[in-house]
Amino acid sequence: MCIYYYGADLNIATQTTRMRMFKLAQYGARVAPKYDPESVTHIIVDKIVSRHIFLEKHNLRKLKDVPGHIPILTWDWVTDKGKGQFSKYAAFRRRNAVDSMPYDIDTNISSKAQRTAKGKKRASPRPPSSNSSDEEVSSIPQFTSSGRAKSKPNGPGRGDKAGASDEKGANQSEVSPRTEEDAGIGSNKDPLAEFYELARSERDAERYRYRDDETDDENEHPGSRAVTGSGRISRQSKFICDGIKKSYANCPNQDVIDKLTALKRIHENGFAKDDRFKVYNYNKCLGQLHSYPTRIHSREEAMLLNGVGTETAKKIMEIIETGDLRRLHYERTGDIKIVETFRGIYGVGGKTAYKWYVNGCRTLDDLRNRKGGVKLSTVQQIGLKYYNDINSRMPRSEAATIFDKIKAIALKIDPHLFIEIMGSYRRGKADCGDIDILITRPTDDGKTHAGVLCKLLRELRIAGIITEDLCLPDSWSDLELVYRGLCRKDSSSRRRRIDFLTVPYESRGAALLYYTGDDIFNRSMRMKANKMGYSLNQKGLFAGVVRDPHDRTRKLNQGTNIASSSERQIFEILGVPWQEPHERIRG
DNA sequence: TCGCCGCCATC
DNA sequence: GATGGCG
DNA sequence: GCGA
Repeated sequence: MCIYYYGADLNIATQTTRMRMFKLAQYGARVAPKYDPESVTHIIVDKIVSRHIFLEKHNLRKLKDVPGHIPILTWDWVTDKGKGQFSKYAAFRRRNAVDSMPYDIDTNISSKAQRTAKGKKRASPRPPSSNSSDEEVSSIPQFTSSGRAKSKPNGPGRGDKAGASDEKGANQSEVSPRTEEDAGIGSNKDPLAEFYELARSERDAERYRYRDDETDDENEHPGSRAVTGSGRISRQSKFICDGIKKSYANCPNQDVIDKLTALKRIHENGFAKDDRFKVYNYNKCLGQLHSYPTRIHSREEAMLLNGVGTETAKKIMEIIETGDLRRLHYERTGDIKIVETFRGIYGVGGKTAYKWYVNGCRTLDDLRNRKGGVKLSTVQQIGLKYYNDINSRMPRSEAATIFDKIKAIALKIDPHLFIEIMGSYRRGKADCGDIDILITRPTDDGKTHAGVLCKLLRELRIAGIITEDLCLPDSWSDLELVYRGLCRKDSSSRRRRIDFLTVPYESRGAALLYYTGDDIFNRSMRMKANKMGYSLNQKGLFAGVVRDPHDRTRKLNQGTNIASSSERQIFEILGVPWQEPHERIRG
C-alpha cells in the first residue's frame, strides 16, 4: 500500500503524527510524501482534521475529487485493521456514505454494495456495530477555529495529541498530554519509557558504534582482537568498526547507513573540525535508521526519523538517488581505522588519537617507538601495553573469582564492611568488561570505612591481584573515593579493568543505582529526574536545585538530598516501578 | 537560541 | 581548561 | 546537526 497520511505539515508534525508514519512504514506500507492520486492507494487523516481543512490543504473542492478507489480513513483503521470495513473508519462521513463502502479491504466488495449504502443516513453518530470505544469518526465535530469540541472522556493513556492540524495556533485542547504512542513504537506502560526513548535514541546508535555490556550477540566476532602493526588494524572490543552485524545485514537503507557512518567517523576522529554534537546527532539518527524497516523514498519520509533534519535528509536523499555522497570524496577518509585504533587505548580520545596520526604514527608499534616524538601519559602507556587485555571481556566466573578473593581480604581488614560487586556483573551478564566494586560501612557502631581502601589496595597488590593503577584518589581519608586500575585472577591470567568506589553509608542506594547502570538506564533516570525538577547523581536524588542560567551544568545551590540510601526510594519518588538490576537494560 | 547526563581524574 | 572515562 |  502507498499511504498518504495527513495530520499536519511535516515540518511541524507532532510526535503522534511522526510516530504514526513511522508505524505505517513498519507495517510495510510505503509512506507517500504528498498526496498524489496516481500512486496513493489509501489516505489516512488525523481525525481532528475536518473535511473542510483537508480539502483546502489539498486544493480540492469536494471529496469527490479524490478518486473513489482511494479510501480516506482514520488512523483507527490501521490499528484495528482486518476487523472492520472501510466504512467504519471513514474519515469523513459524507464520503463514507457515498463513496467508500465498496472498498473493503478484506472482502473486496465491488461497487454494487455502494448502492445499498448510498443515501442511507444514520441517525446515530455511530454505527451500531461499532465496538471501538472512541474512534467513531462521525462523532468528531467539524474542526473550526473555535476549537475541537470534546468528543470523548479522556481515558487514561488514550486520546490524540492535538496539534496535527495546520491551524497550529488554534486552540485545540490538549486532550491527554502524552499518549503511550508518543513514547515510541510498541511502548509499554513503563513511565521511564519516554525517557528511554530519548536516551536510547542518543545512545542506541552507539549500540552500533560501541560494543557494550548488552551486545552479547557479537562476542566472538572474528576480528575482535586487535592486530598491531598490520595494515588491517583492529576491531578492538570497544568498537564495532566497519563490520555490520548480521542482524543489520538486511537493513533496507544499509547504503545510507554506511555513508552516514563514514561521515560521522570523519567528524568523530578529528579529520574534520571537531563537532561533538554532530557526532551525537549522527549517532541518534543512525540508530533510527537501523530500526527503520523499509526503504526510504522521500525527503519527507526521511525527516520522520528522530535525528534527521533538513541537512541529514538532504544527504540521505543524495545517497538514495545517486548511490553516493559526494561529500565523502573530498573529505579525508582513508585512515579512519588508524585513528580508531588509537582511540581504543585507555586514556586516548579523538583529539589525542588524531594528533598522533598527524605526527605520523600509523600503528600501535609506531606509538611504542614514539615515532614522531609523540608523548604518552602514564595511563596511556599502560593502556597501550595492555591494549588487547583491556579491550576484551572476561567470563562472569572470572569476575566472581576475583571478587571473592577481594571480598575475603576486605572483610579481614574490617568484617563490618558492606562490599558489593556492581556493573554488568550485578545486572547478571554472562561476561563483564570490568569489575566494579562498591565499598561502604554501617556507622551504627561509630566507625566508618575511612582509610579502608588504602589498606585494601595494599593487600591486593601484595596478593598480586592489583597490578597497575590507572587513577588514584588524591586523598585517602575521605569516605568518598574512586579508584581505577588493572587486576588479574592469577599470574597466568589476562589483566582486567577494576574500579573501586567508596561512599558514605547513607548514599549507598544512589551509588548502587549509579554503579549498576546500565548507562542508558542511568541517563533515563537522570533525564526523568530533571524533568521533574530534581537532579540525580551518584550521591542522591536532589530537590530544589537551581542552575545557573548562563552556565548550564553549574548549580547555584546544590539542593536538598531527598533520597540516597535506598534504590527503591529513588525509584519511588521518580514514579518508576521497581526494577531488579538484571532488568535495568535499555527499553 | 540553547541544550544535548553528571561527575571525576589527569595533564 | 581541555580531554578522557565511568555508570 | 537536531529539536524544543
